[in-house]
Amino acid sequence: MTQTAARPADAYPDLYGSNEGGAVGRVTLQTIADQVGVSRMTVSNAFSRPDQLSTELRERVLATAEKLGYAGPDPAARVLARGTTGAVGVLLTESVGTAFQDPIAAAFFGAVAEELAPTGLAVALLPSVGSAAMIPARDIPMDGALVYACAGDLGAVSFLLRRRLPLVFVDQAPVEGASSVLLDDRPGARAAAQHLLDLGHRHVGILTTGFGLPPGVAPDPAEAGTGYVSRERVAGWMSALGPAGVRVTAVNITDNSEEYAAEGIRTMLALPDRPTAVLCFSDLVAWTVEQVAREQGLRIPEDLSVVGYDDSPVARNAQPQLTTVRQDLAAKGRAAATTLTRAIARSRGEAGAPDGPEHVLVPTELVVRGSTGPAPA
Amino acid sequence: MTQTAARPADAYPDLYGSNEGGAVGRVTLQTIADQVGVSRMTVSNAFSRPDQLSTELRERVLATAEKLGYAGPDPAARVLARGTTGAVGVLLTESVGTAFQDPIAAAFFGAVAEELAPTGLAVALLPSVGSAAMIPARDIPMDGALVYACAGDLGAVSFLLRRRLPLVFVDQAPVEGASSVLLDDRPGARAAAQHLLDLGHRHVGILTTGFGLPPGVAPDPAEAGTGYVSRERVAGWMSALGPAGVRVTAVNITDNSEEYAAEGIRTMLALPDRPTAVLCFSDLVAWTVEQVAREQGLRIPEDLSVVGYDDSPVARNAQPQLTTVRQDLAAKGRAAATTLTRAIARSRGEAGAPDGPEHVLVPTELVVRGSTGPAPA
DNA sequence: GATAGCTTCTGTACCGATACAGTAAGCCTC
DNA sequence: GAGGCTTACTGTATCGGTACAGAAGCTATC
Repeated sequence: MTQTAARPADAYPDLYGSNEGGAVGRVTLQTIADQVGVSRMTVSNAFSRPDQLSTELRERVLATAEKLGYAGPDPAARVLARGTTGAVGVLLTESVGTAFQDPIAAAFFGAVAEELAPTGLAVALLPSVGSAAMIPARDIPMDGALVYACAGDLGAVSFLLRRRLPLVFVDQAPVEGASSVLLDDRPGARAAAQHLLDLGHRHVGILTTGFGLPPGVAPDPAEAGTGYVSRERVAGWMSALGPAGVRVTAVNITDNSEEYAAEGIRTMLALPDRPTAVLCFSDLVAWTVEQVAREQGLRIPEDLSVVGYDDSPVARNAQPQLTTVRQDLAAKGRAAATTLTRAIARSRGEAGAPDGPEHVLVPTELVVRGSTGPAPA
Repeated sequence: MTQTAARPADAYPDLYGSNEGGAVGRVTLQTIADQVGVSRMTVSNAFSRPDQLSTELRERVLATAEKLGYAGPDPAARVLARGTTGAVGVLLTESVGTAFQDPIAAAFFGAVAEELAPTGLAVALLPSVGSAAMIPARDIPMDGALVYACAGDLGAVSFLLRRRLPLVFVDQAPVEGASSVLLDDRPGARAAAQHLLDLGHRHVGILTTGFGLPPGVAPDPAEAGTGYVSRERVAGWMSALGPAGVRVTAVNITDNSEEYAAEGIRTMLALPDRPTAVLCFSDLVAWTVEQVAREQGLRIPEDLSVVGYDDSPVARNAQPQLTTVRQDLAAKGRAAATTLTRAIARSRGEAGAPDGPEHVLVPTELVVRGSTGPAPA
């Protein structure tokens, strides 16, 4: 077989047993069973179910395995026979590289992996693309997957669905029957907007992604934007601003990036009658607003109040520090991990598993810092 | 079998074929083969080697598969039969959570995944621990692995070695026979130290991890610290400072964290005769030095020059911006990814693959900003 | 001293695919 | 119209394990 023929049997020569047993070719359970003089099943048990044989025999088996340079049951074969893989996938729309630049996403993945580690589950990052021959969402063995903010990326998601894998949707509306972990964005966003109202602001700017609206038009939360998250945040803001009857100027930005944010805030500040406060989709956007405003000679918060979102590290590095809505990333990660393991348990019909999809809301909280102040007179 | 018995066949009811074919139980290649009236092999080819059968038949097969709600060849079985998994592992010593808090590590993983995506390879994060029943390094199917700064974590590494997996060591000395991707730390560190010498500093502080030395003792690069990286950096610094005959005060910090860095710099500044410049293990440490120095009423760089390492985002957020040694994380990630794919190709004996382990050095470069200045008179 | 209940090991029957060689038919080519 | 290529499909032999139901021997129990 080509796949084994050329495997260089002598890499790392001194780091595994020296193969004194003289085993040629591939060492399998059977090789060891023959050497020790027991059945293959016993060798399997020696590795995977130690309580099924005497310690004495187990040690003889393990010693022989060591001598033959046998690393333990072949993971691929084990996965097939057991029907369980020990890995869960994480699907990302954005290129994985971009996702990791975002401290929010990175911290979330970290928390997920952290929570999963004790269970022995590894996390596989699934690029949503791939070659024709290899589509990770379709071809990687896994026990379940997290679908993370995959706006409209139905290709990869539908592979996961067809495989009937237990799925948890994070920061994104779940498909029917699947679990979800969502940020409870509305109350946080609402509190942020209320905070501005309390400070006397009567004209509020909104700088967000996912709404293709011309400047000056207040976004309608009912109207489907591309992003679930931005929709929720807008809904929260508007739930305070709308009833208050204040003026709202929304500017859509193409992407949650410094560049587009700068473009957006420039547009907004160039309006004949500009808002006195801006609610931003993210801390990154808010941070950019501070930069641009300063360039234009505006003082923050005296001339312009700015509110971010996420309470990411930049919120505290900003000058002045950002008023923002905190999301507890560790909690979100933990929730995602446990919801997924529970969904997996459910798919196996294990006792104690939930009997339907679960939906977790992770709380958000307004954090007031120096970037917001009373409306100018 | 327990593992299939309880799988709820009716999750996501409307998202895959409605199973009108009336197939009961598990749908496999054979099920479809029987329906269509062809051999199982033909169905396999329809999915995996489209050029092996007529388009007409292929479409009939695919349509039947769709109708039966068949998602495609079972990944686990495919992995076993093909001998290739489509995933590579990344082994981390630190808890995965901590690793992701570090923007350097996060950016590196991102770059790796990015580079790997077009090849269809997924990246599996392997926690170094796990339960007894499940040790990722031993039990997850993969084609190769990256070992990332796993100081002394021989447990998990030795599992990878025993499996004879193609391995690439990153930011860490490789084992014999394995490839490596290392930062070319010495020239960068040397340039940083030389920069301080050029500015007239005659007493330089070193704040790093991995050296258990009392304050005031210059670290000996030959002496093994725990961390390969800190050793290299110290070696680079000393290669300039040593010959210059200037005074060096080293303070060891327990961990690359704000807390320990603060403790370290306080110790250093409390010395009767304190250094006029500090070389730091990382930008995070340097950033902390700036904070603490400011608290103590020292001006930077007038009273104290500070040099960071990595050129991470904090270097530019710092006040003043940090003079630092830049490492090209994207390049490091790309190098790690391609070195690994080449090592995998080599293990398969593919044409064009290298015939031995490869060792890549990623260049570093001094970036001078505002945190360094002439030595005080 | 027969029954029951461990502990320890074994035999059989899968798990669900792919590789490779082979066969049969169709199409040229000279 | 025989030999040689293609194209399209099939049969057989794995890939390397695990689950589960025995079976054999040994110790308690009453």
